[in-house]
Amino acid sequence: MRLVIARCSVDYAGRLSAHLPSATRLLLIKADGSVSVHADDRAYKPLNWMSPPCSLKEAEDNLWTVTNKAGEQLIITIEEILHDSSHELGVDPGLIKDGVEAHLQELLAERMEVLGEGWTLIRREYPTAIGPVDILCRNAAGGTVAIEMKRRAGIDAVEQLTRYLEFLNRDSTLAPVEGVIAAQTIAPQARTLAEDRGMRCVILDYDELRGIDNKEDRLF
Amino acid sequence: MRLVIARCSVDYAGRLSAHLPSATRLLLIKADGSVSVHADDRAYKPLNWMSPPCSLKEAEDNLWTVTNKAGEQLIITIEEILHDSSHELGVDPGLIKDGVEAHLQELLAERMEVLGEGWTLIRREYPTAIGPVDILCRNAAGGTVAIEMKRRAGIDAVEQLTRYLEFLNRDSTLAPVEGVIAAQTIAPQARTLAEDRGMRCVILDYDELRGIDNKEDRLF
DNA sequence: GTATTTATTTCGTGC
DNA sequence: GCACGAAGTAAATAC
Repeated sequence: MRLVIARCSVDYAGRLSAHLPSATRLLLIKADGSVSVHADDRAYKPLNWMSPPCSLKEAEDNLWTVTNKAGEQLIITIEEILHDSSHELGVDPGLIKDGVEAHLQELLAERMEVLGEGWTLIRREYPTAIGPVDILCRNAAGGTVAIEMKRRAGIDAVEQLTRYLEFLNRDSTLAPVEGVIAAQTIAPQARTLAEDRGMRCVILDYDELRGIDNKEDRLF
Repeated sequence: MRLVIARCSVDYAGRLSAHLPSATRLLLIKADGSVSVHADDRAYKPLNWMSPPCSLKEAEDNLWTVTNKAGEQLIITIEEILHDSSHELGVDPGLIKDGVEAHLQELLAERMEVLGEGWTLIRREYPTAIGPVDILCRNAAGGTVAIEMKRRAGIDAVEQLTRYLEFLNRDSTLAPVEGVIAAQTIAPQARTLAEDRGMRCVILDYDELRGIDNKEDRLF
C-alpha cells in the first residue's frame, strides 16, 4: 500500500465525466492496483477512484494515468508531493459479520414452526418471473404462503410481496397464495398497508430464532 | 488527516456485529472525525468505518474507541504501530460531474422525436399529488404519455411509473395516459413487469442523444 | 430538520 | 459470466 499526500487535480472519463480542481488530497494506491483519491472528510467514499483490475502509469512529468479494461481513465496531475510512503500489509483475513438478512432467512427456514404448528418449507428463494420469493411454504391447512423477509420492513417490502403474490396466484397449482411479512422491525405505515392487503405481519426475534433449539449453531 | 499503519484487530457493534482478526491495516482518521479501516485491496470500500459525526477516544493501552450519536461503536485494538503521520489538507473544492440522470432528461426533452415522429413535449417534471413525473408528452395520435427516466431502470422504476399513471388517469383531461420507461439499461425483470403492465420500454443512447443535432451542447 | 432518490454505488449469491 | 437484490448501503437533493 502506497500513501501519497499531494496537491493535484483529477479527471475521470468513464461511465461519466468528472473533474476535481487542484487541492491537497490523499492518493491511496493498493496492492491490487486500485487507486482512490480521498479528501479530509467522509469516512466511506473517496472523491474519485478506479476499482481493480486496473493499471497505473506514472509519466515523468507527474502525470498519473489509471486505466481499466473498459477503457475508463483516471488522470491525476500532480503539482506537489508532500508525503510518499509504502507499506507491506499482506492479505487481510477479512470481515466476519453477524446479523444480516441472509442469516435471518436461514434461521426461519429451519424453524418454520415459529409461524404456526404444522407449517412446512417448500423452498427458499422460490423463483418467479420477476425474481425469487424469499421463502415459499405451506401452512397447517396445506395452503401456500409466500414470505418476504427483511431486517427492517418498509413499504417497499409490502410492494415487493404484493408483486410476488400477483404472479404466484396466476399459477393454478399454487393459488391461492397468502402473504407474510417477517422482519425484526416493521414500520407502522408498512404494517397498515400490509394488513390492508390481507398480509400477516410477524416480528422476528433474532436471539430467539437462533437460540431456542439451535444451541449448536451459536457462535459462543 | 492522520494516517496510521498498524497491526490491529477491530470490532464493530452497531447495526450489526462484525469482527476483524488481527492484521496490518491502514487506519484513516479524517478532519471531520470519521475513521475508516482499509486493507490492501478494494479502492472504494473500507473494511470497517464510522461516519461523522463521531468521536475517537484513545486509551493509553492502545485501545481506540470510536462512538457515534446512535451509540454504535468501533473498537480498535492496536498491537503495533508501523507508521503514524498527520497532514493538513484544507477544504476540498469538490467534484464536478457530467452525464447523470438529470442530463439525460434534458436531452430527451429536447429531442422527443426519438420516441416517434410527431411526439411533442407537454412539460418536464409534471407535478402530481405523489411527486413529479419526469416527462409528460403527446404521441402522434394526440394521446398523453408519461415517461419515467432512469440511467438504469429496475423494478422500482416500473412501480414508480405505475403510481404516476394511476394518479394521472384520474384526471379526465389527460386520461387515458400511457407509460414509457426510458433508460440506458433496463433490467430484464423490470422489462417483463413493465410490458406485463402495458408499458413501452425504450433504450436511450447517451452519445446519440446529445450528438445528433445538438453539437453546440458538446463539451469538446 | 426529515424523507426521498441517486450512485462511476459495491458486494455477494444464485443460475 | 450475468442478473438480481442487499448494504452498517452512503451521499445528495427535495421538502
